[in-house]
Amino acid sequence: MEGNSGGGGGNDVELLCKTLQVEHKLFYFDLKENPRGQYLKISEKTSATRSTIIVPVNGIVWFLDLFNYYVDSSSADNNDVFSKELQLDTKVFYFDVGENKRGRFLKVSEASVSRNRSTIIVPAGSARDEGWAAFRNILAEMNEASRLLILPNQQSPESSERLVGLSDDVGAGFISGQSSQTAPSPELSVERSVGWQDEVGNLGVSKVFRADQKRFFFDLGSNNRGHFLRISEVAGADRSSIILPLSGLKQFHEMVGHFVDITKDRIEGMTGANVRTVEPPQR
DNA sequence: GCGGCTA
Repeated sequence: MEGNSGGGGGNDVELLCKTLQVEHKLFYFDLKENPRGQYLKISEKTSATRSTIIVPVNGIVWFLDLFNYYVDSSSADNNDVFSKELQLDTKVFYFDVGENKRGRFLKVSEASVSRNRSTIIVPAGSARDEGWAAFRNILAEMNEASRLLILPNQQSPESSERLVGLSDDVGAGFISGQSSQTAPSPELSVERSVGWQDEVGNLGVSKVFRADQKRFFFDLGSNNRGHFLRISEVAGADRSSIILPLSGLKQFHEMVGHFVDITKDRIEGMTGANVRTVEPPQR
């Protein structure tokens, strides 16, 4: 009953399909597209059961980050591995690490208002998290494929990319406590193209600073959708930017403040360099 | 030839 009622989609096109075997489980990755856009279907199949989660296209990169986090933190023999939750549109994904006599595993479950919770469980693998790392690698392929195959007219901030709350340490009522109070979720669109010759409605408010080899430009602008802050990273000939609607600026500020705070604690506490990060290690 | 998982 993969509902083909309404706009739900019987005519979904497969853009890229991969399978991954981890121990005796089989994972199917299907990047698909329907009139509503792209999504990634991940199915776990064992001999008797099959369960599936559906990841909106804008969530693939978050899945990638999270799998990197779990691969890195466990290869570093770090025992402080946290549960994470990821909100995308109307769905929430929960990431939890567990362990039993069979070994370590990562449980990813999807909860949405309309459907029952569905869960996949990814074994860490026998040696060196080969299961999680392989899973991560396929996510990277899927992410790249979706980036290359997406049509230009699907990249409007309104439909394609929507933020997205990412929280550490599953806390009581993080999702529900916040959603009742706040206005519509902020949108953060990511602009991957290079160069914007048409400076649409630049308000002339710009600032720049430098960090290592990069320069960061902050430009207020506006277009027919309203005002936004464009933050551009320029390194050599490469530049990329994010477009932040002003409706999300306050939360962006709080988010940055949060990370300033926690990194300040880590550094000034001097109780050992125990900084956790989601970034892959730079070698 | 596993088998984990609250909704």
